[in-house]
Amino acid sequence: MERLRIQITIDPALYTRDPETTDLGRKIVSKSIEMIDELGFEKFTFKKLGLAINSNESSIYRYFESKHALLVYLVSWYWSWIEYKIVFATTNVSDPSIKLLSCIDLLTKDVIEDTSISYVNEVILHRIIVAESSKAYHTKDIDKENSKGYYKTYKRVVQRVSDFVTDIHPTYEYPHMLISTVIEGAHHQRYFSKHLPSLTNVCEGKNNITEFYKELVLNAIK
Amino acid sequence: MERLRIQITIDPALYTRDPETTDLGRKIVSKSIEMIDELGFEKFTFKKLGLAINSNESSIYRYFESKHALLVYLVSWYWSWIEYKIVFATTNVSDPSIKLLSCIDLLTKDVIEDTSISYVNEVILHRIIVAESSKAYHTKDIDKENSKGYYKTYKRVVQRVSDFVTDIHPTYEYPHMLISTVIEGAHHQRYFSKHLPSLTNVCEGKNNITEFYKELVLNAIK
DNA sequence: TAATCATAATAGTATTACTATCATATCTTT
DNA sequence: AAAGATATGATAGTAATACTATTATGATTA
Repeated sequence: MERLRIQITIDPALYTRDPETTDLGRKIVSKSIEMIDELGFEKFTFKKLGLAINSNESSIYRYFESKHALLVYLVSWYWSWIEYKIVFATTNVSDPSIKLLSCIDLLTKDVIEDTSISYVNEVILHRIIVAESSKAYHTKDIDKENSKGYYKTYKRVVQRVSDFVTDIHPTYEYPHMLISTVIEGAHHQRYFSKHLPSLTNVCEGKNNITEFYKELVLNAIK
Repeated sequence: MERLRIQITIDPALYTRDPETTDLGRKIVSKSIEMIDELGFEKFTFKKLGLAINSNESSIYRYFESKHALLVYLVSWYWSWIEYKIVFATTNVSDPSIKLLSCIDLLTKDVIEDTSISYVNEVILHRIIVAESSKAYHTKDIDKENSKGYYKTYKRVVQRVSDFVTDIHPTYEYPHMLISTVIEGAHHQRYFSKHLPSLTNVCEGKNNITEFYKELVLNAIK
């Protein structure tokens, strides 16, 4: 798709040392994505990661204070990337309905191509988001972490898309609920379609999830 | 509400020894609900639970093979309870729209009263479902566990409610998606309203979540 | 009365999620 | 070129976790 060099900027609150600036840092991010996908978040450890990149557990702790912090970083990276795509897809488009439908596309479609040239594989990262991201904010420390800005990017994405809903239907009462329902719903449906298919209605080869949520949103606000 | 003695039956696959049949077993279930709510699932351990009920870690392992197994048990218990309430609310009702709306009510409303006389506090259990239940099925072992029937009750609830959708609109393509979106969505909205309110549109004292999902479903299938 | 059963007590293991210390290699500044 | 700062690596150590195994004890049942 885009051939521009994407610059994803991550809030310093989300790391101890910026992993983007060093070779080791980039390896940590890159390999952790692979390993969380393979092992699942619970069985993933910094020790295993250190082994896999020929580095040391203690060195990884200099970048992220815990594996939870690393997960939050990855989730935030994902939302920054989505935000970039949303901005890219909606600038210079005047019709808010088209803008909204583009966003739903970006928020619900499967990621099947690693588009950026960076050390982050977005296809795998998307699988992590689907399978593990809810663990990032289902913590007892949510309020403390939220006040530190850990979930800012996610909230900003919801805000942006909700704004298009409001553009279309200024008096609609639940724009944020609608969009966060679509986002979380799409992740669940993607997960269910693979593991608990009786909770979905996904057909082989069809973009059912995207179709379903587009229809749902249009009916909700028309 | 109902004054009947509810008999919630749990599939033997979900425990090692049936906790309902002994004093210790019931204490394990009852106290674990309190403790998971207080500590969060991650910080909850069988050792702490043993201490709290004046029993022994090893004794708890005779009932549940792991704390994950216990969580799956609690989630299943919740869905059996919801299923009971759904059956209760929809028998002898002929209008499928009324049946569906009753179900959405049960699936999305906050639980504020401990109705049963049993050792399970449904108010607290509901909070656990909202905050922790997604951890039950976001595991690398999901497929193995699913084939053992761990998620049967949840799937059955979705099936039941989807059937009412189909009764109303026989050609609607996504009944299961719609219902699982409502269920998971309601839990998310409930959680967000407390911890990430900018992702929702919840007003003080109003049943916004239920209203939102009722409207959403009716618009989707009308 | 013997057998069995549930529970408790204790010990032990591998792993986890860190923290702390120190050595070393490299890069920067003067 | 020397001195200082910085990044990384290696090693050790700790408290807690998530169990398993063994044995003892007291209660129930045959």
